[in-house]
Amino acid sequence: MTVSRVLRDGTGFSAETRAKVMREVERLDYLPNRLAAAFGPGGTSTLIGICVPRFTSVLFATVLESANAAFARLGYQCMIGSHDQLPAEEELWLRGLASWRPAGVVLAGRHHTPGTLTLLREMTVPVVEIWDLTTRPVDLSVGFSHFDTGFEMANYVLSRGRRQIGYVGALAGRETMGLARADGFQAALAAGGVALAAKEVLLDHPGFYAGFYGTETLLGRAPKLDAIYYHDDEMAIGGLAFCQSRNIRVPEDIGIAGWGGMEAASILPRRLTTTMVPAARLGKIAAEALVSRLRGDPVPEVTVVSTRLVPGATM
Amino acid sequence: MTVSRVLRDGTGFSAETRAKVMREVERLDYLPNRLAAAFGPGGTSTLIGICVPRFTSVLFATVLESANAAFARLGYQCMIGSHDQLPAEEELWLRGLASWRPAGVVLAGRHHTPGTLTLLREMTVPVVEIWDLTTRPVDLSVGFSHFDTGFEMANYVLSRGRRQIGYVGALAGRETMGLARADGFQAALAAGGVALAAKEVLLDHPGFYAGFYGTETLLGRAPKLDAIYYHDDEMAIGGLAFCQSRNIRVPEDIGIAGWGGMEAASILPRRLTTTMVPAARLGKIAAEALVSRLRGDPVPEVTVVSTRLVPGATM
DNA sequence: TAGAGGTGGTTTACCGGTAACGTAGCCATC
DNA sequence: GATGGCTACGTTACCGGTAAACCACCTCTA
Repeated sequence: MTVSRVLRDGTGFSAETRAKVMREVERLDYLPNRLAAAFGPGGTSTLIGICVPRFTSVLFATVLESANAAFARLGYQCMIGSHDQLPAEEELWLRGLASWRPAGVVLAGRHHTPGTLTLLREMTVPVVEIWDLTTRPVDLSVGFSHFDTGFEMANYVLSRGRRQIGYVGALAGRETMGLARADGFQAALAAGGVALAAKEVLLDHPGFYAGFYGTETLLGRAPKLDAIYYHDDEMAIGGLAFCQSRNIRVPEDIGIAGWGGMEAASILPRRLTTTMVPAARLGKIAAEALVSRLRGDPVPEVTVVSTRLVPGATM
Repeated sequence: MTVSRVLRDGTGFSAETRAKVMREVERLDYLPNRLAAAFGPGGTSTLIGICVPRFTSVLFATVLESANAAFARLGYQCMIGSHDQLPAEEELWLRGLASWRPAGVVLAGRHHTPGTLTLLREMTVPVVEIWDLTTRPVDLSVGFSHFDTGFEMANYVLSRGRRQIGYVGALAGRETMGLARADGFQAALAAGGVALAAKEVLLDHPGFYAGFYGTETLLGRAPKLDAIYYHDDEMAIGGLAFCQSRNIRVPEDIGIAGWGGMEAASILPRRLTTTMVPAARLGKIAAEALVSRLRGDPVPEVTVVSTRLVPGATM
């Protein structure tokens, strides 16, 4: 018991005892057993579960990396999951996680199955929903409004004098955040008295390919477009590649706007017009919010991280 | 005890008892406690640790995603770590992992600190080293020879008639696998009687930026190059962007070759010459090898996954 | 000098799953 | 009918860390 106290809080023992304990810890090359510590009711776990749609999307990978790093720095370990935009997969993962009695959970997105919500309540641990904002979070929420980023971009597109505007997206599983951006985009157009001229949503993961072929399809159907908004930067770059392959001039013939602010966007011959998303900051803030809550410090229910529209040379 | 047997092996109880147990499991909404199961000596953990350099590299993210999916399908949960090419970080992470008494460990790379090696031995669990091959693995190894992929590319470059050949790489932390590729590349050139004309290695993470500016620096020093081999595809695409910005024709003026086979490489106006790396297959095989070993099935010590040089239009 | 209060450390119980072992009941064999 | 082997199930102990309770000893105060 004294050893336990020395190794944790730091009260109820003399300096001499502490030294004696430390000496033995050193001598025996003592490795703590986190299983035992977390075991039993009142067990103090340092396990955090993080579930995102995919690891292979740069933005999610960045969130994961920064959140994981922040948790590690604060003495927590992360168990991961990917649900590929399928809420049922998320529930399955959460059930597996719950059997490890974690200290907290981070979920990307705000659409969960009833089973997930029940389980989250029963686990009675802090939950941070990241990426998209929620007016009524399960517990904590860190993110921004995807609707608003789309809305803002539509206004920018209109301000550039474009009127024949198309959209190319990708829909894998029950993806909702890309849809929210598209909705926001369309809403702002409508507010400006402009209807979306054409829309192509591929049933696939977003990516370079999808952007390339989505653009081909869209322009096949609506050749007179003078602007295209994309699900994300990868798809926009795919679209740029298509335009280049057909000698369609960007931005003279057609304007292109992406979303996400990936590194590649800024080394293109023409810098891509896009919305910068502070993924690394978001992950860090989410981790720190969760740990603050675990420590009983006050935490705002909702934290907004700001995105920024970056005008490039493609729109 | 009977419940425990019903829920696990499936011997030593009647069908009637099984039904009774299942009924209660259902009624109580029983959630197993994996902490308790893993606790104590002879505890059966389903926890796997996976450590890679970074999550934000597409290839590592792909390995992580496929390995995690395979483990999940086989009933295991993954705890992650990233060491950013710093062996000391890997050791720190492993120490944290070890205190959770995992069932197995997956490490990217084969260079570890003495402390890491000692700890791996003491943990007495299966270890899979992935990505780079090892002649003498700690336990299991799944990967390919980075040296060989560089070697193969150099021969291809020579076969295209190039003789003024440069290399652009990036070196973050104690990265070794990119170095191995560069070594293999240089060795094949030497075997062909050609010396590497110029080399630029940035002390940074590989990426589009690094490729762009690395190319600028390299061509500033050695303007007469007729070919450049890159650390990876992202850097090669950065290099392509630089060439385009200076009206350097590819492949007429200069040939460009990357490594990794990222999706973007195949939608470029000219398809990038590169080495395809089966990252998803590698992750899946690594996970299955680890689980096979845990189940006591025979597993080859070393599994080679084959890469493939894909001639594109840039070299 | 009795009692209160504080400091430093020990003892005990507990968490939930499982290995090891015990045992009851049945059947086959000698 | 004694013995041994088998199946189906129950009992006990144990893992390592920690909360709670407890105790020994010291100091201070009324």
